Amino acid sequence: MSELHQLTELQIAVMRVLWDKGEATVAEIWEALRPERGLAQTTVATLLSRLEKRGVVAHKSRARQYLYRATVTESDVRRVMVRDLTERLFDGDVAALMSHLLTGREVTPGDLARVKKLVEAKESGKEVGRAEK
Amino acid sequence: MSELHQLTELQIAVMRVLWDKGEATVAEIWEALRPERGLAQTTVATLLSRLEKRGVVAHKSRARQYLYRATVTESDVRRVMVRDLTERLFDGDVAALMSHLLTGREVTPGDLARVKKLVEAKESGKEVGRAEK
DNA sequence: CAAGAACTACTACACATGTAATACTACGGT
DNA sequence: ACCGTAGTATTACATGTGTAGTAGTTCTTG
Repeated sequence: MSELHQLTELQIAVMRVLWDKGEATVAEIWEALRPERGLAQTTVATLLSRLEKRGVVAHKSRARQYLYRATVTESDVRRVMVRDLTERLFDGDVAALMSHLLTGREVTPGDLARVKKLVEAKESGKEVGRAEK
Repeated sequence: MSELHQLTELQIAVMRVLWDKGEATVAEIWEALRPERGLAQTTVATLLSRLEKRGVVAHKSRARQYLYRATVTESDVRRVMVRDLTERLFDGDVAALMSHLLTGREVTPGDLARVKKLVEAKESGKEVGRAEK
């Protein structure tokens, strides 16, 4: 569980479509990405082909189309990539990363309330929080 | 502040040496990286040369040696890369990232206490926390 | 039927990164 | 002076990623 879960920005964007839809064709992914990127459809196709070669996605044929699905979960990708970033930039110290986040400017009072609740839940050993995909 | 702050694992490792020492020669960086990697010195030199071309580091000559220093701060690199990761994998939602961190297994009671304190300090508008580099 | 659209397969280019050898020069030690 | 070491400059290769055109085939529409 290493190379399969380290993805670039564009790769994540593609996986996002697959995670959200469950499965999709090249055209559907292309359509979904189009508003924010003007990629050629063949660019998307190539990317998927390579991701499949790597084992990150898989396809089944439906008529003339390939129906792609993710073989790695969003949850696992998140886990690995956050862990890697923490390792590289925070010496593996999760608390340091959180401290960093809390000293940033994008944290709202609502965010703080949410985090506080999660901390308390974690402290008490209760299982509270967002469902993991 | 975009391309200058997006660094790969090896690049970060090199920058780590510069951030910690303030400035260093190729040989010093090579020496520092050697225990965990068996890179050729020329590999390190090339990497630095490229990073300099990009503007991430700069050098001054001292005798026959180049003395390199970072032109980007660890703090800014952290900021940008954490932001990018949050953007890509958590739809920009910092609280979601923190939630993710809190539901991981590597969070210790000490970590939780620390975070809780930080949250409270942030809520009260007080400036508490780790000094930023 | 013919033309166009849809779709995959194949190919190619540019760039970045990791890796490292070679060439060249300067310095230090014998 | 000579040789070995140190350090930079240059060069090169492999791999991965982003990007996209072309070729070939199949299906749809007029």
